[in-house]
Amino acid sequence: MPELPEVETTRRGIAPHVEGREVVEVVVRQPRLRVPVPADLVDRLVGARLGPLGRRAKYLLVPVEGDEPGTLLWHLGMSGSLRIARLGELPRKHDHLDLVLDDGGILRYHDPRRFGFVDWLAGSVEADRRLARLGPEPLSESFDGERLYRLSRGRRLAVKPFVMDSAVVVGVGNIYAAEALFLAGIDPRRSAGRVSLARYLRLAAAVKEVLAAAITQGGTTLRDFVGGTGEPGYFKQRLNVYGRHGEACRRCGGELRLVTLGQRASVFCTRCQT
DNA sequence: CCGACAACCTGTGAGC
DNA sequence: TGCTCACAGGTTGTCG
Repeated sequence: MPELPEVETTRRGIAPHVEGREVVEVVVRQPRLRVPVPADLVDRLVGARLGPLGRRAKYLLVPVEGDEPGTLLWHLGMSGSLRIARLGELPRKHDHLDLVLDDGGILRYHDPRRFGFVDWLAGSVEADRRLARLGPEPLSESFDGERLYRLSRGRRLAVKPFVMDSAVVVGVGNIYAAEALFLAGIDPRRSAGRVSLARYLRLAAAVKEVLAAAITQGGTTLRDFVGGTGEPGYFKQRLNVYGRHGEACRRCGGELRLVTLGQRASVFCTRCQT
């Protein structure tokens, strides 16, 4: 599910219910996530207060204040979601973790495929090896077409997996990579090293445009994604290519084609994307 | 260094 | 209706 817009939607949705609250109870129903839930997580959280929520790439950052401060590094994987439940609301299947808060709200983690995880960071967040190698945020000024051009020289990799590489730019997953390439008019199969600077300038602008628009729409709900307040995202209606193979291109009417690039399904228009 | 690929896990939808 | 198979929003590790 979650690419950057979905994680950001989640952050914004749960923040008002979480920030400044004290954790009064932690319920771990399934500790076996992608990374096992830390054995001491319950002890660390109960009685602690939560700080202002952050996000880096597709990671949600939850500061934990108190005697031994730290940060929860939370990743939603492919199928994870976080929402605010009310006290007494029964957990459903795959509701793996609850943080019960002092106002009766529950931060509840749901993740059928269990590709997501929660980990405890004691020291500086940026020192974590998972975050240390990440490229710039796509909506920041340090991400632009010139960076894409510079990093792509000599790369034979297809441009779509190239732009999905988190060392190049973070937060661009399979949906938004496909959408940005469509907006930029670039064939996703083209070698990254053979895309011109002019095209990369268009691609960077398209990445920023599509991510910003998706955040405005509350993300993309394909199956069961919900933001922090339990509502789905509405960007699916705006998708031009993702999941539409065999259907007509909204721009030229041609049939959208499906190929596999970097083990990921990739849909594009052979007429509009060259 | 680069790129291809498998692995992690469960649910769903297509096809038979 | 029921079975089997391929595939799904991400990331990491291994191998050549």
